[in-house]
Amino acid sequence: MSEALPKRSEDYSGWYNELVKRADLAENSEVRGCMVIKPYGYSIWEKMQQALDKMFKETGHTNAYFPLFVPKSLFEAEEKNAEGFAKECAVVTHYRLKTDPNNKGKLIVDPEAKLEEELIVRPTSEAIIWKTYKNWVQSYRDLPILINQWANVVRWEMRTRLFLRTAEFLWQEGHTAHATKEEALFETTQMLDIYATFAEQYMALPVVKGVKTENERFAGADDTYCIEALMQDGKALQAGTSHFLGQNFAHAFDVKYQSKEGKLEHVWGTSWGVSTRLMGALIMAHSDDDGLVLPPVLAPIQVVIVPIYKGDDGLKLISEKVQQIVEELKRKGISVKYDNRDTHKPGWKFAEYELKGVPVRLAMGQRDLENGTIEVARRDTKTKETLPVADVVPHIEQLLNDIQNNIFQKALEFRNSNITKVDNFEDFKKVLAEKGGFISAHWDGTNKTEDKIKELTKATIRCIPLDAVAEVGNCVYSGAPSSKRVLFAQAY
RNA sequence: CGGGGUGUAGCGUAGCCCGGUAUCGCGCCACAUUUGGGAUGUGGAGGUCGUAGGUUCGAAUCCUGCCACCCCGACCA
Repeated sequence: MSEALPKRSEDYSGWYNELVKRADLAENSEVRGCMVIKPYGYSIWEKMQQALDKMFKETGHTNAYFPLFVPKSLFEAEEKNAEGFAKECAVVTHYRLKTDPNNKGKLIVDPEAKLEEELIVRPTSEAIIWKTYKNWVQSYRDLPILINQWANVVRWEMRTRLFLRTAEFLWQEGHTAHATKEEALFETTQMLDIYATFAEQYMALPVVKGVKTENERFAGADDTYCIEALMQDGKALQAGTSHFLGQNFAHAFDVKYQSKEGKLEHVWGTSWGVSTRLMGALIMAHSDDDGLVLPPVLAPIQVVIVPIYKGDDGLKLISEKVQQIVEELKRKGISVKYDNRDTHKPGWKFAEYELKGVPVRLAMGQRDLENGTIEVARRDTKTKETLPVADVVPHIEQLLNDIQNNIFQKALEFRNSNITKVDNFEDFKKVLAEKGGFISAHWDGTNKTEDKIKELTKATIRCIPLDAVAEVGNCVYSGAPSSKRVLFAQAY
């Protein structure tokens, strides 16, 4: 705990990995590619869940739960979806173990217990859910179905990183079914807007809303909408997706309804999700070389109070004073921790709470008792001031708002200054190599060009921004005509 | 799956070339002194050296097999 973190400027990924572990957010587990989310990390995830869940419910969605396993025959029903995920599926083939006759005390898979049909551990739940929806839908009166589930999924990734890419991860997945294309499209963009609002207002993370190109589209969707964020090292991170599924799953699973006019129609679908990857985005967006910087609205502890004292009597006098402040903060709905442990010194605690990103730290010592003051330190700017005790609670209420706004503004300025317009391929390569960030450039609309650029630069089209303005131009690679700019970046 | 690397205490490591039962730091435990930016001292606990075999009087060290993990590619929310 005494060693400093690696510096972002020297070893960005080392900094990230160490920060996640040292701030007690998560650690690697005994299972390859799977993490243990520790209590402090999980409580941030819970705050995210609560905020999102509320937004989903306010827009008419309800939660349900579907099985972890998907029979292979269902999984393969929507061909593109199956093909897209096939390479990274965990598969259950047996249902029993037995003691190894040749190796005492060890277990082997019982060859007698082979499943008739393999079960896929869900990498996403469209298949099992649409199979279920088939039974739920007969009439237009049964629509829409607006369901979300909070679940874990498994994608057998080659290479994993805590929160950003793990073999098992937690997420929410919304799956909706509608009578008309218009309704489904509205749903798709509505959920995208919710994600963008959540990212900006809760995570203090500015995002670009856009549409994916065909290459980057969700397997089985007609269109994939996304929010894209920029990390401090200049790489982009896909922070959430909302898919317009068209009638693809309705066709695959034969989900039809009878309209008012008595006609049989296939239903229209959407699905949308965000995952524990958001934790990675949150960590990378704001934190510095001293540790985590958390936006106050998602911080499990918003205010920490550290006493500085000599002897038990000294602590008692400070504690009496502090207790009043604690009560007052709690009444205002501010989460506060009074760390009166005698096992660590104040300096140790200061460093510890900075590492953990607690937005506001109060310190009270003998000097303050005499002057009727208290020291207030903010994590985002690392500044300190001494205030009269009487003023501190209203000050903190304001301060938490200020911090939330400040880190958003800081991230926004960083993002905006790292969107570079580029009009030829030499500049494209140069900007990517020297500056990174988003590159706003014209593209001829073909997969071929996109693939070629990826091959040459590792950059992909993150999205076609929804607010892209019409502009006549030429593709940055092929020179073919183009009508608007798209955003390229190297991505996580 | 291709190419490279590493497994020694909770974590990070030295020792390996040249064989003699394991070094140092952090952390942990106890006591004392400390407490306005990661305290100090003294004492202490903790290791089948990844695993299975081989060579040897003797293996962390040499040889062989296996396993795991990490890095670089390919793949990816």
